Amino acid sequence: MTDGANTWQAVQAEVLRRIRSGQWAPGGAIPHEADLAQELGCARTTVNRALREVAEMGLIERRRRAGSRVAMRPVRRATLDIPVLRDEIEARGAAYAFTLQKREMALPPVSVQARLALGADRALLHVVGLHLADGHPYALEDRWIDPEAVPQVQDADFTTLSPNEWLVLTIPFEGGDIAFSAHAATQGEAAALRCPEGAALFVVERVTWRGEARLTCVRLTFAPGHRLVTVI
Amino acid sequence: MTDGANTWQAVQAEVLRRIRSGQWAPGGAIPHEADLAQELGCARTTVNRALREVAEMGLIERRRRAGSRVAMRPVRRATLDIPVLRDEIEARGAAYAFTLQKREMALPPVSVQARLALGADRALLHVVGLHLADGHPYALEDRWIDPEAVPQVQDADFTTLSPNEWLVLTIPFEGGDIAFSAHAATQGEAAALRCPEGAALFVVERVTWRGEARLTCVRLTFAPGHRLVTVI
DNA sequence: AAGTGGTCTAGACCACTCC
DNA sequence: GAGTGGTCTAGACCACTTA
Repeated sequence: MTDGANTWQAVQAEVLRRIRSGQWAPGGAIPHEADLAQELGCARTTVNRALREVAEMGLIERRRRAGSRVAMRPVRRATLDIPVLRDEIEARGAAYAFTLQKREMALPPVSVQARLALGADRALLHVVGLHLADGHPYALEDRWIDPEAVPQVQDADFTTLSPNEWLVLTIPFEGGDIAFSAHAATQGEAAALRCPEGAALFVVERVTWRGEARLTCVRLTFAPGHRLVTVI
Repeated sequence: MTDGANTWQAVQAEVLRRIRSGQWAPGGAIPHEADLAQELGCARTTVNRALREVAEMGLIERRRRAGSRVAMRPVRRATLDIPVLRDEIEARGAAYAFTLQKREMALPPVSVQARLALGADRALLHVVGLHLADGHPYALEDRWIDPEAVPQVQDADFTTLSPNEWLVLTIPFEGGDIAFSAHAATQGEAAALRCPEGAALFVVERVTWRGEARLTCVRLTFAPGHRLVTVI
């Protein structure tokens, strides 16, 4: 039994079935790759391919010499797609626009200094602008860019191309971290997003770095009602 | 040149370097696997392994017969770990506790009916409880469970083990979707979380299904200041 | 119809860990 | 030191898609 087609998907499905059914209990060891390969009638490479993804899902833990075990505390792992705001808005069938509100060199506040790990005396480029969907405020972008780390930014004109979009095109695919939170609208945010002061707003904060260098940090404050959705 | 060690990581690093440097421009085609393998001095399998992950990152698009191209609009893809609340709280070094506030069969509101795709006349199990960290309110859990889809729930006693935790142990690793948003505290939420009415709260809503059957939906409302963080 | 990526195999060696 | 997962190889066939 159990020898479904010898594809790695079939092996993976069988592995998931055994975990779900409790046949392989949380915290328990599972057979070695070689044994599984023989049992399921496929090459060890195929078993390896199947188990690798299960491990990436967080369902099993693998260690050399020690073998693989079902995770004691399985973690749900969701993948979030974070598109450029223009794409996100146009995907909803709305017309996109961006209005620049500020573009100046300035000393960042302490919170930004900390997030970028910079000294207190470094002036950064501060850009603030509003993303609009069909003319309605969609998100407020408040960004700090280190011109030493991103020298091209001196020539960037953000009046039509938002920094959000410009950066994706200019410095693609660097590392970073993201934080999601809720935040009561300040007076300025309320004015920009045309919502009551104190309204509950969804906030995305991101720091982008290349190697050790922090390039930019941004705070996106979305208009009320925004939802970030994904499928597990 | 370029022939770093013939590991898939080296191949992938080289591929990423070429994308970043613009040598392979967005929207442009990249060499075929076989050509790359020859150029970099490794087996095609190794190139395939490297490119597969780059495709999963969303940086390139691969199609049979058509070859691979650098994505025109690279999407940032973040993976979020969504632990059980007990683990999340204990990982912060705080003492975890759960208090059950409600457990009753009831007709769900329209919004829940819609999310679970159920008729208006189906009574569901409604469970409300508070997760505490060192005695302070951490998150309010408001959950609806379909007893027909999860019959074991009839025997579950949620006074000490939260439904959050019970469900992970009982029906592990099913599919679902998640939504994140911000929400102004209602009177009841404010009382439970000990915050001002109208405070900006971070909300996670989740629907869990198995195959076609919707099992449960939950709304987790976090105390003010909560942040969900991840690394890209 | 043909070319590309997707996958499987059998064998091999290596890196890491635990005993 | 020995056993496990991690990876590479060379070759092969298949599935899909586009020309």
